[in-house]
Formats: sequence, structure tokens, C-alpha cells
Amino acid sequence: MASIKDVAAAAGVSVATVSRVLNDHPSVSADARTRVRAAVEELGYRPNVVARSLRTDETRTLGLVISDVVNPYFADLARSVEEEARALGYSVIIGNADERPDLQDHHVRTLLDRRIDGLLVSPTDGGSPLMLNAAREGTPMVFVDRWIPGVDVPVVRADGRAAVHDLVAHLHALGHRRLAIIAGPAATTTGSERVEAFRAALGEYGLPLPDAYTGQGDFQAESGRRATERFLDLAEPPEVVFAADNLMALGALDAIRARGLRIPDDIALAAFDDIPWFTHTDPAITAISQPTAELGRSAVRALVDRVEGRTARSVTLPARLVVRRSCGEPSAAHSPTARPSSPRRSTP
Amino acid sequence: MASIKDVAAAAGVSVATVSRVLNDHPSVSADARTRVRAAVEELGYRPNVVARSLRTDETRTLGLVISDVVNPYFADLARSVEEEARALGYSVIIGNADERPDLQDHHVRTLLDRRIDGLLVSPTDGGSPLMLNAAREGTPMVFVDRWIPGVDVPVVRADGRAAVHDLVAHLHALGHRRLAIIAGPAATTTGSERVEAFRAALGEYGLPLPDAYTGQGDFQAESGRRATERFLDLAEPPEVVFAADNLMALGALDAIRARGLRIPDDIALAAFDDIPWFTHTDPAITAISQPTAELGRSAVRALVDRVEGRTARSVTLPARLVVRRSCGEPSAAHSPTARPSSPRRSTP
DNA sequence: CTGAAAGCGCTTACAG
DNA sequence: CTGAAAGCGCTTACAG
Repeated sequence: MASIKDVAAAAGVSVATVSRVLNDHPSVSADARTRVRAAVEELGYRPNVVARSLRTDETRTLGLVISDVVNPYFADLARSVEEEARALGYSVIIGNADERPDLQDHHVRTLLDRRIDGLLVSPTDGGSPLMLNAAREGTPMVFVDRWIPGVDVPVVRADGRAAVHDLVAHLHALGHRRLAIIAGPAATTTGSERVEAFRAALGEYGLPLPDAYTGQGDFQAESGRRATERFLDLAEPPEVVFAADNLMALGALDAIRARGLRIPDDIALAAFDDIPWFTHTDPAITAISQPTAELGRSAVRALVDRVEGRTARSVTLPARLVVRRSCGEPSAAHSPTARPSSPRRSTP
Repeated sequence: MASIKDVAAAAGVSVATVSRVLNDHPSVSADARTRVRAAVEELGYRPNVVARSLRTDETRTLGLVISDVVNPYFADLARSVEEEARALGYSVIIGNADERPDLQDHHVRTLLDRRIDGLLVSPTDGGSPLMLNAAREGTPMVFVDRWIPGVDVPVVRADGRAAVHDLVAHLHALGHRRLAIIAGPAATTTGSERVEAFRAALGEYGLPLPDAYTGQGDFQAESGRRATERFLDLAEPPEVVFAADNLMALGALDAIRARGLRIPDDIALAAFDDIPWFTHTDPAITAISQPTAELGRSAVRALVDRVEGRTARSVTLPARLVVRRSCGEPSAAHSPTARPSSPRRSTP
């Protein structure tokens, strides 16, 4: 590969001049500038960003550690993060933690070793010493979706409290009284907050949230399946299962289907996170939708603010309830928007 | 951040010795080794991989340019690629082309600028000069899923020919005669191959594939929706729509649902790519399943072989048909495995 | 406006 | 076994 020396030789100038042209430094004669440009073109020269980074101590790269790329919510988040970063002149390197703290640590370490300029993380747990240290020692960092309490790092997330309340109101109106939740890991904020919001909303309707109706999941499909099976094994199973993310909802669907039960007749289902497939499941799934793309963009903007020396602020965006049919049919009076011709297969 | 100099000073040795310890070079005294190890620990020293890369001219990093992270198939592929790479001691940087040749080029360029050791790509088009040049000039490269004919690069992919044939046989047995396909971009191999396989299989049954039944999509949901609408507007619409990937199947579902049509009664649907949600749509979708994780692993192994100077071979794995209910109910005689209690909602 | 030179943090042949 | 030194490809204060 051609190096800056080759370009300098071809253009008949010093490497310093080549560098100045490359970096749009003003004090270069028009003549030198055109000769360098020609040489660059001629040789197909591309600056070595590894060398540049070593010298300038900046990589124009952001790290993104997410809990699970295969989760459509995080895939979407990753996409918008990359998009906004690109618009601001940064690349992003994604680390997929797969909901495993050890893998998360691996990626944080690798990213730090690469000297990324800033780190976006959606923590899988309460934070390893490595991550907490990095934050304390001033690595520009922003939490997105999930965060770690007590750490002085801006947080960009959706607040699902109101939407969870709306969901419980919806369920209550449909006559449901025995409501269960499949929670995420208590070590994650989204894991605990969603249960708390659910419990609080139930409280307002005078409904309890017994331990037996609180399934412990890990945001992965398999845990949703297991938790749902335990619910169904109960002497008095819940009337509704609320999965705290879309993958656990998928697992719940698997479990329900395996028993040959019907939704919502035998059991109702709702999920946190909305994804395109929820429209097409049998029946369509009532879900709480997050402004995912906007979260990604805001998180990048906050991080880049920190990287470039400005101050970054936390951002909280609202989530909202999207009512579909998986919790039961609203009576006609309550649902002026129900589509009368909504297509359903009938069994012979 | 502590540098190798700080470690050397703390351990009372030269930086050369520190480097040797770090790289497990044999000729270091046990004494020096322990002192260096202690200093590393003490200072929390992490080698600067940017500097190391500049010096050694290797980054232990692989680039992966995929067409769309939000496509569950590619998300899955990315996951297995990262997993295998990690096992072999490499990091991977993902570039998301979003099915756009310009974005693909952007990522290839960025990745090359970063001096990645090797490039895994699932090309969105016939290949830009940039990519073709890189391949010609010896950048270790492997194509995965899709490839570019005439370029001397190993290809790791699934062959869907037999599965498409099985699908057509299945459709024919169910009595369907008017079969349509939503193809991917003709510039991609998977775009053209799947239509060709479909056409060939139809031919064996004496069925034509009229132009009107060949929708042009781009592997994204929206194009599947539009193509399906055009099919439904036909004086004689097809009895079956075969979407060449899972996102276009999602779009097809949207279009079908918007018209209030029932699957498979009004129109049947099948898809290339199998994803977990296909089990839970209404009805479950018949699909062609690729060995995604194995494709990712094989691709990484092939690429690392090239990177480390061994020769890499192309790998072709079979895809297989997974029959579900979206193309019609097989008659009892043909489906000994049909679950009699399969749950379905009935309309009042 | 321009170039020689120092230096970013490593690795590695070379000499001892 | 060990260290001094060169060099990877850049950028940038410094001097002119």
C-alpha cells in the first residue's frame, strides 16, 4: 500500500505538506495542493488511520456494547446508532454481550484497548470493576436503554412507567385480575423497573403481584418459555402474562402453543418492546413501543458531546402502549377503531 | 493511561523486556518476568493495540459487511461470525450496508482504512471497483451468503436449489398452479438464483413463471409489500407468493392483511429464510431454512485460513424446506405429523 | 508557504 | 537473557 512518503515523492513535496493537504490545513499553496491531490489520486492513496490514531490519540470511533444483537430491539438500536454516528463522522464498533456479563466485559476491554473515543453501553449487569473504573477515569461514556445507578454517566432511555400503567388499565378494563409478569434480570434497570412499574400500577387497582406471578427471566426467549410453563403449572394460573421484552414474549408464545392453549381466550399476552412481527402473530400482540431510533440518535449525540468536550445531558423519552388483540377483544363501545373486517382463520 | 515505558520503569527493565513478557517470548528470565507481571498488574497496564498494529501490520480484526443488520437472518449470521472469530482470537467490526451499494462501499473503505486483516462480505450488488480492486490486490476476503461471479474469492453459502424444488413439489401437491415469486435484486446472487431455482422447478411440473408473477424486490419489507399488492391487483392473481427472504415475506403479510385476505385460503405464502417468528404468525409460515450459524462459522474459518496464509476453500451447505401451514393443509393422508389439537381462534 | 525533526507506543533484529 | 535503536505512518510545533 502506498504511504504518505510515496505521495510526497510523487508530488515533489515533503510529507508534512501532504499531511497538510490531507487535513485541509489552510497554509498550503494552491500549486502544492493540486500536485498532492493528483499524486493521491494517481497512487490510490488512503491514509493509514492506525498511524493517524496513534499520533492524534483519537480514533473517530465509538464503541457500542449491547446485550443482544439478535434481539430486534437492539438490532434496531444498533442501526440507528451507526447511522447517527456516521452522520457525525464517527465509526462504531459493536460488541454483542449476549446478556452475559463476562462477554460484556470482554467487549468493554477490547474496545478500550482499541482506544475508541467513547463508549455507549446498555449494561447487562450492575457493572464490573472494569466498566466502573473506565467511567470513573473519564472515558467518555453514555448508558443507553439500561443504566447503572450511582455511576455518573448520562443515560438515554425510554420511560415505560406511564405505558405500563396504561397497559394495566387496559387489562383491568378487560376484566383481567390475575396478572403475571416475566421480568428481566434484577441486576438490570429495565429488569427491575418494569416489574416495579407493573407492581405499582396493579397496586392502584388494588391488585396484588404474588411471587408466584413474578417469573424470573433473562431477556432471552428460553427464559420466557420456562417462566410461562411455571405459570401454567400453577393451580391457579394467571389470566395474563406480561413479558418484559420481545424475546421472552416469543418464548411465552412457544410455551402457550406447546400446550395447545389459545390467546387470549385461555391466556392473554402482552410484551414490552414492539416489533414488526407482533402485527402478524396469532393474534396480534399488544405491546409497549419504544422510540428506538430516537434513543439511538440521542445516545450518539450525547456521547459525541462528551467526546468533543461539551457537556452531555441525560434524555428520557416516553414509551407508549399499542393495543392489539392478544389480551382480549375490547367491547365495541370501547373500541371505535376496531376493524370489523379483521381477517381471522376459522377452524373447521 | 500507563504506557509500556511506565511498566518498564516500574519493573526496572527495558521496554524491550516488557514487550517480550507481554508476547510470551521465551528468552526472558523468570525474575524479569515476574517483576514485569507485577508492574503490569500494579499499573493496570493494557497494551495500546493501535501502536502494536502499526508496528506489526496486523490488527487481529476482521471486517464483516452485511446487507442489513435488522434482517434476523443477517443478525444471526453476524452473531455466529463474531463468536467464531472471538474463539480464534479475532475481533470483528460490522458494517451495515442496508442493501445500499453506496453504504456498502463506505464500509468497505472504512474497514480497509482501518487495516482489518480480512474482509467477509455479503455483497449488495455486483461489486464496486473498490471491492473488486481490494480482492484483486490480495486483501484476504471471503464472500458469505451472496457472492460475485468471476471474482477469485472463496464463497461460503447455502444452496437452496433442492429446497426450492421441494417447495414447488409441496405446492404442486396441494393443487397450486399459479405460483409467483418476489425476487431479490438481480445484481445479487441470492436474488437471481432463487428465481432461477424456482423457475427451473416450476418447469419440471410444466408450469410457467410469467413476468407478471415475478415481482422485483430488494430484500426489504416495503418492496415485498408493494410486489404483493401488484400481484393482488392482477386480473388473475397468483395462488401462492414465494418471498425470497424473510423481510419481503413480512411485507407480503402486511399487504395481504391490509386487504383482509386469509392465508392460505385466499392466497398462500412461503419464504426463503426461516426465523423463530414464522412459527407464530397466523398461520405459521412454510419456509426454507438455512444453516445460518454454520455458515458464519465456516466463513470465519475460511477467512482466517487466508489471513494466516493457508488456502481457503469454498463451502456450500444445503438449505432445507420446513413445511408449515401457510400454503394450505396437507390432506390427512399426507401429514401424519399434523397436530390435531393445533390451536386456532375461530371467528364468531 | 514549506520542510526537517520529534514523537505517538509499540516490536524486533542486532549486538553483547 | 537483555537493552539500545530503528522504524511502522502519520501529525504538528518550530524555524525559516
